[in-house]
Amino acid sequence: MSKARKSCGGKREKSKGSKPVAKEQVGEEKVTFNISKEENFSEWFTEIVKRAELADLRYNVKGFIVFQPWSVLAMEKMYRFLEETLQRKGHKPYWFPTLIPESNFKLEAEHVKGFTPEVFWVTEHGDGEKLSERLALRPTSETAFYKMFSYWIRSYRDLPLKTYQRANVFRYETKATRPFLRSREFYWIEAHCAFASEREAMEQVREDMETTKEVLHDIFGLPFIFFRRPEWDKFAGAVATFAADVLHPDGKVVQQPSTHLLGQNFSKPFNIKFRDRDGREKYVYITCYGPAVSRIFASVIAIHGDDYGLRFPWRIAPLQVIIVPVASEKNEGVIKKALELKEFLLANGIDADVDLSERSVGDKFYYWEMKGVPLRIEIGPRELEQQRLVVFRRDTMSKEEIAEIELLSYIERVSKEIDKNLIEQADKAFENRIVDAKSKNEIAEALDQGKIARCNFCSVSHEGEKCAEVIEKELKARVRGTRLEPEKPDGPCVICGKKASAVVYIAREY
RNA sequence: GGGGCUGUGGGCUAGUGGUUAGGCUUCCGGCUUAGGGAGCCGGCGACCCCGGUUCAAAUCCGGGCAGCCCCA
Repeated sequence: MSKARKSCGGKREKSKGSKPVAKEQVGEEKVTFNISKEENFSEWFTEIVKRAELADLRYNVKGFIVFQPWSVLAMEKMYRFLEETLQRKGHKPYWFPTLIPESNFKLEAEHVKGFTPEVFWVTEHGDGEKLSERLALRPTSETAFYKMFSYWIRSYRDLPLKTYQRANVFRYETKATRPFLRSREFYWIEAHCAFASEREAMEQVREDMETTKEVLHDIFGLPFIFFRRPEWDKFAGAVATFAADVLHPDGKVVQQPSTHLLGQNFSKPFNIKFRDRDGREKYVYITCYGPAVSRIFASVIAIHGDDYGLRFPWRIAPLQVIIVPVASEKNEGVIKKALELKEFLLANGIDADVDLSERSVGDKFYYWEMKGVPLRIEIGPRELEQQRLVVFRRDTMSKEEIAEIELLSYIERVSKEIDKNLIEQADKAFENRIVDAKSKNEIAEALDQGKIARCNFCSVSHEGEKCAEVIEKELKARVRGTRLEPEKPDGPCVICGKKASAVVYIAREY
């Protein structure tokens, strides 16, 4: 804090007189941290997590962190949007056990192979007495859900079965853990669906992608691209994997929700059969979808934050309006008014609070800007007398004065503008971040500029894996996959020079 | 998976073998202040853990735990 204070003290334009200029720009010289988000994203990220009290990283188990109210409140809202959307589309909520017996876990061969290295096992109880069977702390819950699906599904009338749960899952990550982005316990939603045909299952995959757009982009303001992952990078046990990549300011992509066509890969070992209209027994087709809320939150921080701190889209802001009274004790009317305003806003469904702490006014301003509260209301004797309010917008860092009576309509209008603005800024930053590359050098160039390279590639089935390894080794990047509507290559594979059968996207990742 | 760096009050840090472990900040109490990071007075509070070297360890060595950064 002391560093920041030094770096941005003084030189503050004060609005004089009773009528500040509308949309006055303030604070253009100030830097909240001594760390620039653009230049040093990694440190900026770590710093904002601590400074804004998003998570306490001091918990003494590697890869586990304590999520604090400021992130939890936002993530609760994020959960709500995801769950409402899923429920609107026919998913029913479940709560499954955290423990999965090893015998379930082992039923699908590819799945076991993929996840076993990351599983935390529960093997004992009490004072070292062994359990009769090892129990996995769920790393994902296919093998819990599908065990039950085999009981629940008997007839085509039971289909489609659309379920989901919100859950914490555990994965023994061996890569460097990072708060929110990759921790050994994280919070997500997993949706599991069963269908009578592969066509319907594929419909579901498309619906999941649409859900991702509706929630992640339109509400959380995160631009992304869905890729169909190459054969060698599918979810363990999937027929096909589709995953949304979000590009962070440091030029690395992070995999956000993925949706998987599991086909009959699980329904066979788990014996999930139904009697179809034609009287025959058939295996169901399964899909699963997994938006990881705590990781999506990492992207919200990364995409919207700036050098003043966090910025939140209106609908997921932990607090939407902070009221800062400007008053000495003699002006009790101001405090009273501030509290009335808070109640009024709360009654109208707006998350508002009054900062009654004894810190100085300026301190409060900087603090709440760092915390990313979208709107701030300043109220003092002057406003009280004139029945007006000074309102500050975090996204634009601008102030304007409004009549108190128009507060609600103002908020209604401006909250939409804020979201629109944040989404536009995010979309704009994402624009032109995909460039065509005709050679390894051009790919490297694109990657070094923090971009995603698009190029011709021999194959996204297993024959192409060798070329992908070249890219991993030499360019430190990965083949993210192809677009859903496959593009036609217009030249040979950029790596091996053989005939290309796909157009792929290549990016650095965390 | 590899490498580097780092663990000192809640936070940031000074301290290269013997110091009463120092400073800033936060916090607590009090007074004055109040429109963009307020001031004064007083107070509480720390050497990550285990082992070793030594007359003596926050300091040196080994191991563990944890964190950050970079690379694969």
